[in-house]
Amino acid sequence: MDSAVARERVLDAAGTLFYGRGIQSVGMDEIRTASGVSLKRLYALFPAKDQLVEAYLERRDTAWRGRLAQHVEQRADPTERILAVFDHLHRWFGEPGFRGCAWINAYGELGASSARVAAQARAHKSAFREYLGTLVADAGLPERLAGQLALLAEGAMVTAGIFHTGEPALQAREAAAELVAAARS
Amino acid sequence: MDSAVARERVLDAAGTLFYGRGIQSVGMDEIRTASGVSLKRLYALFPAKDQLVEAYLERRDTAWRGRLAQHVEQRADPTERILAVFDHLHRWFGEPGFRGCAWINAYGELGASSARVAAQARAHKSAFREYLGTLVADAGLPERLAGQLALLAEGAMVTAGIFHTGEPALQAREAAAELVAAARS
DNA sequence: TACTCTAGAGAACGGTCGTTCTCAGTTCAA
DNA sequence: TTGAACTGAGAACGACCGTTCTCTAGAGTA
Repeated sequence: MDSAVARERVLDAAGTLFYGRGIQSVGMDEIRTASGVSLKRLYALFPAKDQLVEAYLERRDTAWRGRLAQHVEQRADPTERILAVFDHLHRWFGEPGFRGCAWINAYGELGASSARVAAQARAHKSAFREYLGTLVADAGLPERLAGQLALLAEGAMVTAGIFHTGEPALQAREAAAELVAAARS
Repeated sequence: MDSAVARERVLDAAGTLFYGRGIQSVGMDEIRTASGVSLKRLYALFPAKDQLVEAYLERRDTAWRGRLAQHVEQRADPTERILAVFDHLHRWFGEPGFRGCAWINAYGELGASSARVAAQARAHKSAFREYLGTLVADAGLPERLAGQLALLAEGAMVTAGIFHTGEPALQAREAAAELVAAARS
């Protein structure tokens, strides 16, 4: 098996397991079983669990933000693009296996003990906030709106994760529309 | 030492440690050392770690919501009472040792493996949401506003926890005021 | 075929942690 | 004073987990 393929399989397995059950609850042995990559090779690719966790969060970050951008780009109208963020959240919340935001969960679990995990959570949230900033700017709306929208989105992720329902996305979308309208007047 | 006193000391120590470092990262031995209560007695009071975790979250729930209500009750005007929730968050975020919402963190860490923890997170968040509902109703505002305010508050907690700053509370307060104004017109 | 190298399976190691047990000291009733 | 019951300190136990090691089988090569 190619080394790149093995790496991919490990990251796939680790991604599913870490996200679904939490990081500390998943052992390296289980990742080996799920990925079909031997322990020896696994440790050749990722010399320690920390590094696998880091790679997991990194890869998920680009995938998550990529999917979001892809969804938003289907809309042309600047205001609709802002609201499309919440539509995307709604779709995400409804996916099978949805269990909240991976970075919020990882931060809650390891933020206090791992500076790397904490930094990655901050980086991911900053990037998301930054992205909202560009959407808001493109719509000619005041910058401070982006922070407010980010709070709505974060709140929706947390609430949807805990209650296993997509409704928070709809509430957040509605609130976002009202804030946009208020900012415009 | 009285049994009630020992219980109190254990819960104090466990509260500080669990909240500050996460639940799985804190061993029973450390709680014994921090509380000064022997392991034997600790296990007589809480036959398993799960039960101590449960008691920790339960006690924190009543304390947290009690403090919130106490702060809100200092205001008479119904609209100001709603905004006082966010003032309270701001004060809380600035406290030393603040590390986000204990239930969001616990859910991220154990929500997938412990049905009890998941249920307690839901109960706490439901109670908070319910409380916002009464404030909104007292102000003669539409019920759906409560859900939106809850999302802002949750988002502020998450963001403040990850970035160690109180600013999200101010942003959320501002957004809340705008949503209240929008709902009234 | 015989040799070498690689890689996988899983046993083994060392440490941690939840939980229980031992033992010595203390209290207190008779 | 004696003995029974309790208590605390911490050792011990058993399970788990991250990481390393061993052993064996197979592939490639001369």
